[in-house]
Amino acid sequence: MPELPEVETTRRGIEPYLTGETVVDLVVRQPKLRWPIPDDLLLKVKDQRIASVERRGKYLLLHFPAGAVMIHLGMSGSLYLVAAEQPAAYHDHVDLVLSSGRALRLTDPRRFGSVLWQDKGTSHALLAKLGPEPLSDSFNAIYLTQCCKARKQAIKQFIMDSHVVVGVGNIYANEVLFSAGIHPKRQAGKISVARLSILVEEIKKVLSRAIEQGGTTLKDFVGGDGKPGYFKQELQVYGRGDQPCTVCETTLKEIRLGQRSTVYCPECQR
DNA sequence: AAAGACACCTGGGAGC
DNA sequence: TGCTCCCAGGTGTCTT
Repeated sequence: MPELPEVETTRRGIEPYLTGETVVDLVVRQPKLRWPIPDDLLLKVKDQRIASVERRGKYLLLHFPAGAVMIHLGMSGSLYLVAAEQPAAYHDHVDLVLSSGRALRLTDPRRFGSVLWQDKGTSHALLAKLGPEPLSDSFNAIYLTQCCKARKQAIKQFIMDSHVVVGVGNIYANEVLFSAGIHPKRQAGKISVARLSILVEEIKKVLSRAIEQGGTTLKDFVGGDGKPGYFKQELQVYGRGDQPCTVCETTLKEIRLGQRSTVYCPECQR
């Protein structure tokens, strides 16, 4: 489920329970995720102290003195903290057991997630080519215009490309294009600077608002049902094909773009 | 170089 | 009930 706001919400939820803790064990029940979990990961983290928990794009980075554990939640992954002795359910693939007696548990039915290692001072191939963070100043109208130049790809697929900007998944791509009044199929290179500027602002606005809401509805990452407190974003278009536009009441259109469900208002988006 | 198809997985819901 | 088919919040890699 995770798009960037969910990943950031997860980061904020787990960070207080991880920072400063020492790893006492790593239990891997299913090593076959998107990429195999490295055989030597236990050796890397055992008895090591977690210095900080950061996020880069949709990757969570648990920083250790010698490097970082990189966790990606894929399509269906989630993380939560449990008592280390709590029995694992079917899709609970990995436990990072902490000196506190708790474990950071990864559950991921579809196994598109990943748990990898990046040595200190190196840049993992999966992180090296990522575009800027959407909420940073380096993601701006000038940058996006430069990227879009002469590109014929549909703008929706373009902003979902993590080499252009990280963190814009299918739901938010739909929502953000609606807010910006841009048709999802419009060629990236044929959009005016003024409209790209609006798009940049909408991306920042929608994502930061979603993160805020995630923060306010944040539940227990400890115990309970283990479900992170995913926010309830009121969606304008995603999942609303054939329903009326919230602005003009025109029937929203649903198409497929790059094998992904795409919903837009034919009246509001040009 | 850029764009599109395909790949990796499981589960849930629709339709028969 | 049970089967088949399609869909799902990601994204790297292969093919044109």
